[in-house]
Amino acid sequence: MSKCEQCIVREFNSLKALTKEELIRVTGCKTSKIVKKGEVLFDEGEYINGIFCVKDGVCKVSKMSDNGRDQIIHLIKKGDIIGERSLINNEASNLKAIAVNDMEVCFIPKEEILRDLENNASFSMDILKKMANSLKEADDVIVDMAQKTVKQRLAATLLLLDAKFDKNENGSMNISLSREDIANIIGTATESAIRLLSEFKKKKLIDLKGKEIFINDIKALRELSEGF
Amino acid sequence: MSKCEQCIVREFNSLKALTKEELIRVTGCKTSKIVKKGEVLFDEGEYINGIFCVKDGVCKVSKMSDNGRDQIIHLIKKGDIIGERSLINNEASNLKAIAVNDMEVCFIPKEEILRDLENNASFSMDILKKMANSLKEADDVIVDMAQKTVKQRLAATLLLLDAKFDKNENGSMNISLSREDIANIIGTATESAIRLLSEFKKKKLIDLKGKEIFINDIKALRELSEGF
DNA sequence: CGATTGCTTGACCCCCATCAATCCTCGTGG
DNA sequence: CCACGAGGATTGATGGGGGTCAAGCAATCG
Repeated sequence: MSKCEQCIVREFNSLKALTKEELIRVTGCKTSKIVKKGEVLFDEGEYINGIFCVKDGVCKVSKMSDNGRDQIIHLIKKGDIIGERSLINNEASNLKAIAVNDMEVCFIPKEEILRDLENNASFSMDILKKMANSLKEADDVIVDMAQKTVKQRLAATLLLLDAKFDKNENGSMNISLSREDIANIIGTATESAIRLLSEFKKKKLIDLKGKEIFINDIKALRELSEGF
Repeated sequence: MSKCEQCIVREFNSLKALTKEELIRVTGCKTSKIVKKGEVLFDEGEYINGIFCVKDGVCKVSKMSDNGRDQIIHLIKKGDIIGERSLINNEASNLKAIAVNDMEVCFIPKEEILRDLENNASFSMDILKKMANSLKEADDVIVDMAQKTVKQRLAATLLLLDAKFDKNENGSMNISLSREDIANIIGTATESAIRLLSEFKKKKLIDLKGKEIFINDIKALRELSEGF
């Protein structure tokens, strides 16, 4: 089993605040796991009893709305940690996580993390900072959802994806979301998202080749998302 | 100056986790303040440099969207703490807070809180829990904003206000929001909110007497908010 | 190579944003 | 005490955004 002390991924998240001794203990109690594309990492209502550290791959984190449609709230990628919130307030997860492509994750059981939170102020402070930042981002999303048109939200989402994920060799975004996924991020019907995507393509803001998306005109997209 | 050790309000928020000695120090460095209805407690972009503990009154916390409308994201009331997020990630506030009625608040400077966060694991754990819970609530708001109609959101907001605030003697909700405020909570135009309110009144779900709002039929409102 | 799933486009219609006009309410000054 | 002005509340009219249903097309898979 690979050792946390030597894991590069750790450097990107709060686990970097752990001491060497703590990391060795984590190595001893963690489990690794492969999650195939489309598989459920955890579901709404499930007790996770620990946190996941994503070594590779991407998953979509969503919540079912009363009307029966999934709203995607987060995209989690390599280096991110997920599950810490349910762990902290000791509740079942309010969210569902599904792998967007094949993932490799490590699972660290609750007790170990709670112990570290108690004893390592620097670790808990880092978690605090991460959560404060997530809250700030959530504020932005709420405002966008409440005030922006679907077109603006699509433009903003494309920019966000462009910033968050790497490019393939040909310049397309290295994340394979279905049209439905995209619609579920911006909170609209799949057909609406499709229509707007092809409108953007017609205006040369983006290019579409099957599932691949190329961002051509960041500036225009930014103006669109801000409502010009 | 009143003493934090004897302040009842503290029992409702994370400050209850502080030790007696810490509370005495807080008493020594805190300042009290009266904020009149309509006055700004803090503005977007401002460095707060501490936290506010609300002894009395209510304030609306909002964020300006690109299109120039304020979106109200939180309503903060007696017993709540506000400002901890900007303090934790050491940034200017991304939100604006305006008093909805006359308020009485205590201000505790940053250094004191940071010191307590470092030294009192139970305090920082309590803050963590509060933030984890806020994130969960934010998820719900995002889903509602993205997926629900304006009518559903108004119903949900009325229920939320009903649950969060006390009643007056005559049974109306003890919070005086303008129609514009209500519209800015649910993220719609003022006229739309007004129209829906009078529709609800016609259907006997609520009653309106000037600014006062009476909730008549919780069950019907709940069904409405869930989309029946 | 069917068959299932996802993508795309068209048609239709309702919700809601916007503009405009009026009414109401309340605080201020004459 | 009243007049008046300003801001909020209300109602009407209108047009466009976007949700929904339906049908045709492409692609992926057993």
